[in-house]
Amino acid sequence: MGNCHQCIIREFNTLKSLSKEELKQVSNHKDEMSFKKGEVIFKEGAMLNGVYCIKEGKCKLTKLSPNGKEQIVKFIKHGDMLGYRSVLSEEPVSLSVVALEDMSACFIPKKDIYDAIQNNKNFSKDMFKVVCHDLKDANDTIASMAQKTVIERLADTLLFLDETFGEDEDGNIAVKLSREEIANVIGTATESAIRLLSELKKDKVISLVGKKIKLLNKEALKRIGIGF
Amino acid sequence: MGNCHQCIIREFNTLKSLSKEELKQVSNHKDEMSFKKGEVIFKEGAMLNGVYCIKEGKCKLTKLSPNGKEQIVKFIKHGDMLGYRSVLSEEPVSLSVVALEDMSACFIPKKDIYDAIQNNKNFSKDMFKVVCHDLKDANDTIASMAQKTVIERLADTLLFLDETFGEDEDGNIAVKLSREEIANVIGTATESAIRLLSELKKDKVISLVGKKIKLLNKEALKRIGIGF
DNA sequence: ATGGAATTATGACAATTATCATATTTTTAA
DNA sequence: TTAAAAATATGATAATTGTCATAATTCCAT
Repeated sequence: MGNCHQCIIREFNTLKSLSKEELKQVSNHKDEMSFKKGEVIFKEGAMLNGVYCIKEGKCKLTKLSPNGKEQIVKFIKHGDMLGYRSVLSEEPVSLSVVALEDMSACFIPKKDIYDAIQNNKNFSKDMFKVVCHDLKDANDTIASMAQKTVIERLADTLLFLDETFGEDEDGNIAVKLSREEIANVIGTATESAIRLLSELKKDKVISLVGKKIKLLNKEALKRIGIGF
Repeated sequence: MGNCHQCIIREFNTLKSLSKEELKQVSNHKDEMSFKKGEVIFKEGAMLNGVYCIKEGKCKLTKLSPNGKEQIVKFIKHGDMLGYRSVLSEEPVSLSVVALEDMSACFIPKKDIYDAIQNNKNFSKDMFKVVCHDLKDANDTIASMAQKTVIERLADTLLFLDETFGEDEDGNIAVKLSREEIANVIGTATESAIRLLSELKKDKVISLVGKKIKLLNKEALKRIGIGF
């Protein structure tokens, strides 16, 4: 079984503020697991007994609306933690999580998290920062949903995905999403997302080859995102 | 100067988990202040040196979009704390706050908050719960903004306002908002909000007298909110 | 490799929502 | 009290976005 202290993602992670001793505890208790692309990691309403520390792979956090449509609220990638809101608030999870690619993760029992929060001032501070940062992001998203048009949100989303996941060797955004998933991020109909992506392609702002999207003119996307 | 231990709003507040000793500290350091209706309590980008504990009055938390429109992200009322996201994350505030009525509040220096988080396990837990709850609410709002129509969001918002602020002796929602402010909650044009409110009035689902809104048929509003 | 399923693409049209214009009512300040 | 300003109301119209239909393409399991 792997050792947290040597874990490749350790320095990107909230766990970085844990002491050697604390990491040893976590190492002993953690459970390594993997998920296949498309697999449901957990569902809205489930109770969690710990958090997932993502070593590899990406996943989407979604909320199902009463009418059956899914809204993608957030993406999680290697180095991120998953499930901490539920664990910290001792409530059921409010979002479902689905793997976008094959994933590997460590499951850390909540007791280790609670202990670390109590005993390690810096870890506690970092956890507050993580949740607060999520909250700020969520507030920004609300304003964007409320006030921007679909093409503006699409432009913002493309820039966000490029920034968040980086680019592959050919310069394509390094995450593969269906048009439907893109639509579910920006909150629009799948056909609308497809149509607007086609227009951006026609205007040579992006290139589209299957699910591969390359940003050809980021400045133009930024302008579109703020409404010009 | 007032005493936190006797404060009328204490039992509704996150501060309820503080010990007598801790409350004494807070009492000694806190600063009582009041704000007039319409007054700006703080602005997006400001640094805060503490949190506000609201004793009386209501305020709106807004985000200004690049195109100059304001989005109301949250309401705060007596018993709530204000500014904790900024203080906990040690970042500038990301929302502006404006008093909706005359307000009174206590300003608590951030050092007292940090001390209490470090020394009082229950207070720390409660603070995590407060932020996590805000995050859950914000995620729900994102999904609602993305997937519901304007009339659905209006119905939801009316029920939310009624639930959150209660009703006056005549059964009106106990907060006075302009049509523009209601539009800025649901994320639509002022004229659209006015028009849809008028229709709800015509259908006898609500009554409108100036800024006084009374919910005549909450069941109907609930149905509208879920799309029927 | 290939047939069937899923996804992507696009047109036509409908519904929703925003914008502009203008009238009416309410609020505010001198 | 009253005139001016602000807020509310409503119609006409335009712009945006969603829905349905259908075609083309891509993906995937056998």
